[in-house]
Amino acid sequence: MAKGPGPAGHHPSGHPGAGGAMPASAAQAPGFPEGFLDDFLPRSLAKGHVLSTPSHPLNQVFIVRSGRLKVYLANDTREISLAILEAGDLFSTHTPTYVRTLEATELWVIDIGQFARKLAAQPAVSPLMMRVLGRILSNAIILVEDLAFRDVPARLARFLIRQAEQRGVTEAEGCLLPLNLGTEDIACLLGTTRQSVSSLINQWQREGLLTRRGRHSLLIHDAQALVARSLTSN
Amino acid sequence: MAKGPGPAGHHPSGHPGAGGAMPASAAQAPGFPEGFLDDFLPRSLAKGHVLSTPSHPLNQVFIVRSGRLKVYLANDTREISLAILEAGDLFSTHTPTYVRTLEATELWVIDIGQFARKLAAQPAVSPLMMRVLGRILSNAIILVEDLAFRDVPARLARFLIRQAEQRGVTEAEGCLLPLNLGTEDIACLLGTTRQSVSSLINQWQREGLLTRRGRHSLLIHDAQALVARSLTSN
DNA sequence: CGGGAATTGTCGGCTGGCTGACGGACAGGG
DNA sequence: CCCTGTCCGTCAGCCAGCCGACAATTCCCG
Repeated sequence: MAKGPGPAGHHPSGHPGAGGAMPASAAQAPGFPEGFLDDFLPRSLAKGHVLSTPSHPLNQVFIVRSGRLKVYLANDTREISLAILEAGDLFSTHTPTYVRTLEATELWVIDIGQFARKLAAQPAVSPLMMRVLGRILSNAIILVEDLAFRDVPARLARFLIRQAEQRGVTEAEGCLLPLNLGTEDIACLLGTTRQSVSSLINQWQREGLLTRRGRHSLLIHDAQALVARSLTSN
Repeated sequence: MAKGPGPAGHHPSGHPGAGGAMPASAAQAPGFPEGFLDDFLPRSLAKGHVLSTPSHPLNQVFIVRSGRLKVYLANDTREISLAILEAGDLFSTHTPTYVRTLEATELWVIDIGQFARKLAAQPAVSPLMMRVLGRILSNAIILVEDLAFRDVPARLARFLIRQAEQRGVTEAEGCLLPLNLGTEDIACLLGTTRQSVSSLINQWQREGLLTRRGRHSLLIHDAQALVARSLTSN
């Protein structure tokens, strides 16, 4: 799930993002030939804008210029996030998912047919696309694995460990990790409920594995123990 | 999960329902330019051969010439199938999955790097690959949806409906559908247990929705009712 | 045919985690 | 400073479905 080991993980503003899900590391344009973005249309969206639904897909490919979007599935009563896209990530809306902005967002958009044509004209881009798609796929597969094999504590533990690896800041008393997500958001990413996440975190806090630091960050004391819990086969 | 309907584009408007699994429908070679298969090595495998594991991936792309393979995730105690590949399907082993033959199987195999080179040389193939990958991805996403939102009866009902659409043979008393899978295999595909599948099928049989016809096929009487059950949100 | 071996049917017990409900904590804005 | 909205913590109740165990059936192959 982690950030692709890919080429120069450069993050525009050291932005903590969330899911660390399916980044394409396209940033301003790296990886794309000069002028590849020319035919893309810039588009600005307000926070909370839903730009694609399973029943109403717009056949487009877009690259995130700034802001954050959530890719998710939804029920009448529940949501589950597949990924959170950040600046530089690329996504195609022709999958049966919802896509919604989490904050004001700017995109480069292009029609999917046109994109295919560009791709055919510039074969050099194909391998990149394959890699991107492959990464997204791996991510989805990992999610399946989580849902099928791991219980909620294991999923949460694994999530925290990964976050720590990606954006954790080592401190005296442990690893400070700035989540910019609420309890409910985390629950969505893990396919569980607010309540379960909440009680687990507090239980672990009582056991001394970690401490709440302000509203949106955690201080991890015992990563070992977390790893142990992430292995609970079921 | 099975054979995709056809090569032609599709993705009408993203209902999850219709799509098949991850087949590439390449059959003998349709969709590939003349001579594209030249550099592929033919390979014959016995039943039960595991040709790729998450920890030991072989970086290859293969096309199924004959036989069947199962793409799956596994635990110490359980398996869940992502798809079953048949003749004409294409797959890349660089995803973190297991791949095992279900019966004697013949493949065309090629190294992944070489495949990429061929792809760059023959841009016409790229769109096809994209479609294939996209289909696989859609499939994985549908699986996530199933696991997260649908209960076991709904999953089974949906599975049967899809099978009926794809290989059902209309008969006097209903739709005869030849599964070439055992109860346990079906359970794997749905991410549940043998027992649950077994008792559901028998319950539905008692209710007159369907009848067992020999070991490996079912006769569906009331597809309507199945559809109804497949909608049980949870 | 006949005897393992595999596959299937059924049942009761147990439990993870979802649901709903409610009170406390914090933040903003008037 | 209070009022109001949003978020977080916690608890009791409940149920889908997994697990283990066993019997019944069917298959396979000499």
